[in-house]
Amino acid sequence: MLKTHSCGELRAEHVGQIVTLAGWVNRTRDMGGVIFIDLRDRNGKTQVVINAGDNPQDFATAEQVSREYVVQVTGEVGLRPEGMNNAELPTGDIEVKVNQFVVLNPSKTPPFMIDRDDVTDETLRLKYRYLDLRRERMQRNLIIRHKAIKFIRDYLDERDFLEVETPILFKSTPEGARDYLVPSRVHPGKFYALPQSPQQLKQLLMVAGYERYFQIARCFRDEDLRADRQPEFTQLDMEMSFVERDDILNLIEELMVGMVKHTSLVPLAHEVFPRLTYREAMERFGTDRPDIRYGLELVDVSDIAGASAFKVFAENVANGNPVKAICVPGAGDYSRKEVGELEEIAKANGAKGLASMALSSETGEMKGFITKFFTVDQLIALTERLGAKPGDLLLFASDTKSVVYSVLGELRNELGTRLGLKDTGTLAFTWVIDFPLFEEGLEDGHYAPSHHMFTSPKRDQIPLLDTNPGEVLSEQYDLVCNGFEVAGGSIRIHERPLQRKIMELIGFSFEEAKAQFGHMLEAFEYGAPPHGGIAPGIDRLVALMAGEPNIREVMAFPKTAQATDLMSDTPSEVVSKQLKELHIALAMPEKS
RNA sequence: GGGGGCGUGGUGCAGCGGUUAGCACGCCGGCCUGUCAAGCCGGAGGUCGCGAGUUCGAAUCUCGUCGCUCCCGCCA
Repeated sequence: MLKTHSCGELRAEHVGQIVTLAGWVNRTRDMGGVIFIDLRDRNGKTQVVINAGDNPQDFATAEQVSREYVVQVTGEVGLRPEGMNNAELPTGDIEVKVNQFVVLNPSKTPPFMIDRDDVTDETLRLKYRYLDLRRERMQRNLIIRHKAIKFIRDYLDERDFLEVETPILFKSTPEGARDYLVPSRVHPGKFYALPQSPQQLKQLLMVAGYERYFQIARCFRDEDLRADRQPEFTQLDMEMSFVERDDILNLIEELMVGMVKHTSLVPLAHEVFPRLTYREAMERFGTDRPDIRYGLELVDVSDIAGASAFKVFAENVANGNPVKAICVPGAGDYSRKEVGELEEIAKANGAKGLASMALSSETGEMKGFITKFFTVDQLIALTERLGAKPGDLLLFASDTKSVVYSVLGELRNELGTRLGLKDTGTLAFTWVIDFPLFEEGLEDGHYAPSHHMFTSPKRDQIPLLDTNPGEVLSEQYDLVCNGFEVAGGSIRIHERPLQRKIMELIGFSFEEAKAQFGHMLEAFEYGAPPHGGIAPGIDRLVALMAGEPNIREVMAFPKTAQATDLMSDTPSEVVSKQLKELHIALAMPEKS
């Protein structure tokens, strides 16, 4: 080794020892006759001192180095003089008095400063990612990521889970997201697909009798990016046999609590995760991924509003639709412009308009043009139902259920941000259970699975498949944290007849099913155990635990929003020989 | 595919029809033996992303284009 200690570990107890350190020059402070260098490696920073009088030769060398030079120093660990300690550094009580100074490798001046977190231009950070990764923030994030994954592996290993690798080259299925395809050289015109997740394979491992499987699995989806979506990402993919829903939920909940306590910079809001049904989540929060860090909940006022003289409300309620409202504390003095902005959000989510009432902060009197359609008793009932106080703003949505949910859900989200109600210092997990088996409405005259076609209906709901399939609830569950979906899973169908019935309902012909899932269906005929699983998204969880707004910050080499890598210029063209070997001809889009 | 934001010395920003295009940090040179975002003195460094247009005059206005980013669509 070229070093005896790391740059983060020397303390007062090491005083007197001769040590060798190696690392990067973080900063130099040349005082004329004495030079201080902060030497940095992954573990921290240590101050080294070189004195012109004691060591003229090395002093001359040290005068020449600058930021990011790689150097090796040997010397005695000494206590810093009285009053010269640096309380900011763990190594701040000591320094290394150099008597040998070696430049292992010089460095160009980097395009940005490593020890300051001031670069905002993503182009630069990603082009010089290897320099960006030297910075404390990125090192901290990747360490959190490592710790989280290590915790997961240990936790599941202790519980008799087996980590099994599954193929990256596998079969394309037109379901779900767009696949990344890999052409086959050996089989002209045929393609592999990179897995969107190891979904099928983990179920086959259950058929194979492994009972408890997990994998830190890379997944690929060729869809447009978001702050929480990259084309390749990592899931904790896991599956268990002979379990019911709550077995999975309890296991994962304990895992999450342990992992957050062990690794997270941001603490848990609560150690018992609330379990909301899908219906409850929609009715209270207007979304299936509720952020429960703050209130502003949706309140049903259909009975009061429906009895009012306001035609829009009354007619809508008469048609069996709801009127719901949220009470926005302290927003009663919002300007016409601010309320107008909220109305724009409502319209963007399908509303025809946005009705509101403001409670005067002095008198508590109700203002707003719709108030005149309400009796005094109705207004009192409204304020009581909504818990409204003087100075509050009431926002109403009246439309179909799904429009009401999305309008108020989005307004709640926006106002939560505007009013600063989203506590960034806490992680608020919640389960969402009892999802509908099928998506609302028919697609080409058939039902569409809301999760995937192997998701089991709730046992007691199976008879409903014959009479009212749209109402059937499933064994699907999601884990949500601070409004982000961080895991999704289900108990699967393991019996052939039930699987066939679901396929019929979603309009899958026997032939289609056989071509796409023949191996699955056949496997299920050889004694498939009852099983289920879940797949937490590692990138999102680590980003939340690191307090980062974007999953790029917890990935070593992420891609841009255009799915490119600026460091290596990927994707790039290939030579025609490669295309020829793969039997591929290009059909480029026309430039207009 | 659509919409919003951003693009000015190496970095972060200011300037938003007429300025010698400004500030901080960094960089280069000098001074300095206890600094730790060292300090002091001096200096270099800019085709204002690119292209076209409007104008007597464009970093500034318009259009196009490229890059980064956020959102909708898409995506479990």
